[in-house]
Amino acid sequence: MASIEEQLELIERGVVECISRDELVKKLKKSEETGVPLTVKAGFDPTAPDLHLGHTVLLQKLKHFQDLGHNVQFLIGDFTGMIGDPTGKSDTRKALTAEQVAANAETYKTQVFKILDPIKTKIVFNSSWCNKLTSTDMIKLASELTVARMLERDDFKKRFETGKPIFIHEFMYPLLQGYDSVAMHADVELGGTDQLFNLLMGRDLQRSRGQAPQVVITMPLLEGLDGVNKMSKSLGNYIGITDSPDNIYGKVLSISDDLMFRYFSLLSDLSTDEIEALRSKIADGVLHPKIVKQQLARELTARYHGQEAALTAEHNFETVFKKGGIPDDVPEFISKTTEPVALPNLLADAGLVKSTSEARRMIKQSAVSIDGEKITDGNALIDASGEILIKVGKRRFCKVIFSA
RNA sequence: GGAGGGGUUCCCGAGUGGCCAAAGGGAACAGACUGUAAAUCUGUCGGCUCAGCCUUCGGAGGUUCGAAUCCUCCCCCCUCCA
Repeated sequence: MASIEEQLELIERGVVECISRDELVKKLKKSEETGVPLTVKAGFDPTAPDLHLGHTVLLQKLKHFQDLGHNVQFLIGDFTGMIGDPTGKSDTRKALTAEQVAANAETYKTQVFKILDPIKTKIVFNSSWCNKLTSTDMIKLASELTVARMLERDDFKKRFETGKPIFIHEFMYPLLQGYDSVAMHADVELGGTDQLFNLLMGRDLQRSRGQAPQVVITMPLLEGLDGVNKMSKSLGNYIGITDSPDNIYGKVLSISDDLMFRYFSLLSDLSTDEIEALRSKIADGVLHPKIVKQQLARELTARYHGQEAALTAEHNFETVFKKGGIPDDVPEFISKTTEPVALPNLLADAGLVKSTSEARRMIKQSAVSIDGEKITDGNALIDASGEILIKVGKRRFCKVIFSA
């Protein structure tokens, strides 16, 4: 087993805050003495089982704990999911059926185990203890925190000050998340920096119930592709770990240079020193930023799809965008018409655009080409014979096959 | 319970009888420039059988030649007082 110092070094890598370090050291020592691994908790929303790179920042940290021999509990908040973590954006979420939760859990497993060790990971659901709470228990729980304390939470504070609604049940979310820690006897809980309040709630409740408070570790939030907002599915600024190699590669290459270094430090395996070396070489003009970004794109693509797929993705990328060629795998659309088709309709039918109106706009903006030839006539008729390659914009391709 | 304010196109937000498919900003998309970077410039941004037509401004009716704008009822939200 690794020494306390070695463990600390790995655990603290990349974290924003550790509350508190002393307690962590104590827990690690105790674990070493007793041979009982620490229970490490991290909670996930049951409604969005599509993991993206933002999640992996946290998952990598869980993996670190796993590698050190600790006991990682992957908590699926199927009960708290009914409340929805209050952000002011979303209202109460619909309750998921047991089947949906089970299905989402399965999806999680296949994705999470791309990073975590399946054998060392225990998946738990908070409905298994939350459902047992009686109304009396709930009131008891609610009595342990004050409204003033709740309003310390940034999100609540802001809404309260600006007169935005705060629903009573929203207070239940942090309360129950904290209660999860009590039920799980968590030694450590991991979360994004935006989770700080909820994570601390666990400490409060554990203390008031005579348990040693959990150590809270916050991880930085990964910015999405826009470089501003945090990566999230709903904002569409994410790189999913199940995205195709071409997509991962392409998305990484499209991020800004500033963001690239952020991704390097949060996602890549390179050490801080190595990253700094890259940064200074770019600053000195020795290295072109694109070369470095390609390295990042390869690393991240390879992590989820393997080295070979990463190289193919790179090849496709160069073909399509640098040489203006076409990718290897162009989607096909089979049309059975025999009559000549109006181009806008063809584009819409082939799914290249959402509507014929949009198609007309694209054509007008000279964004559409057939077999490499720009079409600017919105009323163009296409002969229904043979096959043609249609390109819309830079990255939308479709091979239309007329098979009448 | 009382008083006041509000619900507009993906988001924010202007618009109080025709010039409104609806200002402005954001997002997005396209074109130029590039390293599919950033920044910048230009354009588009409800739908269709697209120089014309159809459907949109919380919902349902009504007034009017004509309504997002006026009236009635309903639904929802916010604030203050109690």
